[in-house]
Amino acid sequence: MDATAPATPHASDQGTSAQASSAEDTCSPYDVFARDCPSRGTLEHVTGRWGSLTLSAISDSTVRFNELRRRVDGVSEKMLSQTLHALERDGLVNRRSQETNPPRVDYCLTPLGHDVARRLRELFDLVEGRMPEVLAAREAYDARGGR
Amino acid sequence: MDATAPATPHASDQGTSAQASSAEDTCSPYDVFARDCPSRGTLEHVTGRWGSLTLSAISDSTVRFNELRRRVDGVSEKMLSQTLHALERDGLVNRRSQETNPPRVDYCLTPLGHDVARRLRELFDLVEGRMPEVLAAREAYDARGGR
DNA sequence: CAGCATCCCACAGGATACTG
DNA sequence: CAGTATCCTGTGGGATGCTG
Repeated sequence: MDATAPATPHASDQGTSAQASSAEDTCSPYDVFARDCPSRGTLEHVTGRWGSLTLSAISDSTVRFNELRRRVDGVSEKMLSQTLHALERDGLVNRRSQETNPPRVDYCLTPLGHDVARRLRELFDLVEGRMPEVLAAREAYDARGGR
Repeated sequence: MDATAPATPHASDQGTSAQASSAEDTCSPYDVFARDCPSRGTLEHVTGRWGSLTLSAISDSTVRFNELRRRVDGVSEKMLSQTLHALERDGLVNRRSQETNPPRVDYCLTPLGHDVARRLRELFDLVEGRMPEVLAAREAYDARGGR
């Protein structure tokens, strides 16, 4: 019942793999472009609507549940909880609860989570910094009636 | 009707901004952590389920619609079309159609799109390369009954 | 405070069919 | 080939209420 190393990364062992992008220099057998590769699921946790913001919000701090809710503006209790569970299961987030009263639970990133969060923040910075370009493009697009 | 520079990036001008993460060194007034900042929408296009894969699949090539569909394994015609429109509107993708018969339409990245795609591929490579860690974490998590 | 359970609905998104 | 249009379902995700 143990399988520290999975037999096959994804069922479609060939023919599905898209292009060279990440397969050429990465020797990893995992490919996010393949529909049924497990990496796709993890990628969706990481890039998901709340996953990316949550990871980046934790960053290198140790933070409690409600503080996190405040940081990630707009997230509901339910979704934050759900998101944290998925990230914890994937080994990106550590959860440490102290059975006190009132209860105190702290979240922080694992080393892997930290690496992921760093990439995410680079992406955020890029998007934020270049929003003027994006908005200009939108107006141009709309101005000519979406063509 | 023109507004090359938007008046205010987001309505909630203060109090909402999460932590320092991207606000401290970025002078950009845009903040993905703010619920109603336009950058949040663009981020979702970029990190969305199909958006991220599509951008990365185009990469530095010029590619046609159906070829793209094949690269992004699992995307439906409808979603790819929809995704491409959103990315084009945000100024990340260029669409050039030649009115021939049969019709030929080519998609490629804008300079901005290329920059974004590069960050995305770094993220993909990281996730793919460390899937063994992720899977091990999952098993450990499941083994102890999700605690 | 930190959450799980429940209800419920809007919308993401798949399948199918049709057009230039 | 490169789409748009329509239909229909699953589920993402908000609101509310309860527990330790």
